[in-house]
Amino acid sequence: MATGQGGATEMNTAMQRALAAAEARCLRAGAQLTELRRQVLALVLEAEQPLGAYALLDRLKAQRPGAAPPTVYRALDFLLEQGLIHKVERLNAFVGCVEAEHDHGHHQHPPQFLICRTCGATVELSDHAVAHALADAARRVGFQVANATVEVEGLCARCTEAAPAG
Amino acid sequence: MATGQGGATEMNTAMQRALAAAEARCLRAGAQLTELRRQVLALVLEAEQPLGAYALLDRLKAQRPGAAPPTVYRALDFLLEQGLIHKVERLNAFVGCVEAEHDHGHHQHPPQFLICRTCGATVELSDHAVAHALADAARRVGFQVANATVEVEGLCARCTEAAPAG
DNA sequence: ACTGCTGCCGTTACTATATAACCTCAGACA
DNA sequence: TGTCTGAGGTTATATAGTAACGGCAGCAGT
Ligand SMILES: [Zn+2]
Ligand SMILES: [Zn+2]
Ligand SMILES: [Zn+2]
Ligand SMILES: [Zn+2]
Repeated sequence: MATGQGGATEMNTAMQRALAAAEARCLRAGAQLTELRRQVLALVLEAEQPLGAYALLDRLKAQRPGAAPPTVYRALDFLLEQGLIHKVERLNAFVGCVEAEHDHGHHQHPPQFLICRTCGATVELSDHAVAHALADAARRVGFQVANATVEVEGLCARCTEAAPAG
Repeated sequence: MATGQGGATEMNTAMQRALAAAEARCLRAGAQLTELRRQVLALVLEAEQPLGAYALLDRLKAQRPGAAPPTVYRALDFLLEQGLIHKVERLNAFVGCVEAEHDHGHHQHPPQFLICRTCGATVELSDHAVAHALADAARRVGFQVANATVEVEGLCARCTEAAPAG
């Protein structure tokens, strides 16, 4: 393991910082980051790839044997509302928001994802040019944008190198 | 009904043209637009909104009583491969491709959708500026784009007028 | 203390979406 | 004829998501 990523059990510093930031953010929003919600958030954050609700449920059961689908879906709904995680529609899976820690004061920014076909790695972008192009295109037909899903599938840099002669 | 849109039973000229174009397109691709596939395509095209697989299945059963989920999913897979329809990921639903008739020689162009929250109307765009912005953003991080999902939720022009004081 | 209210969550049951696996048949072709 | 392929019927199952009810802690008003 060359990545230095901590496993599920040991709580590394990055994770602790992220959870503390989430806590602070919820406090400001007048929302309660309960033990359950924190557990689900930690499971999402410690995964290196987007996880489906049932994958999260399986892992959650280690800590909370009685957990059922509504347990995890309710927690996910909360985390989505707080802007702490995103849903990747194409994968029916959830990832931590990379901007949640920075917290520029706004919930729910519109994310863009690059999803690698080969290794499954998913990277979150917030490209303004893309957002603007989209807003322009919508405005041209009189459409008011509330919320945009942008998910690109393809080959990440590492996998492109590994398989050059496509 | 002021739209002039034909119902499910009467086959209007626009539909006939679309089906003929699909036929031609499949012929060129060496693919068979069988009766089943044509029926499913017609069901998708005659709907004014994106339809889910099971909604299509229900309608298909009128013509094909034995139809089951694999029946419709296999037809949908074929139509997706031929670029005759698209899937709207956020709705788990399918729409006809507005460009299928023009047929610039390429299958599978990357679509962009504007989905109205209020009336459900879904419009397909093919905005080059958006596609380029996205390709640029991806290239900047060494990502090779294969396929992009762009789905914007919001208020269409008509619904914006109807509810001005949001 | 009693009451009523709210938010969180356990629990059961269910709906919706999608796929696996196996089989038959028809057409192409050696 | 044997065999291969693609289409699709059929059954069962996997995966994703929700509805509905009930308990219980915390808090406000009386
Ligand atoms: Zn984000
Ligand atoms: Zn990769
Ligand atoms: Zn299209
Ligand atoms: Zn509308």
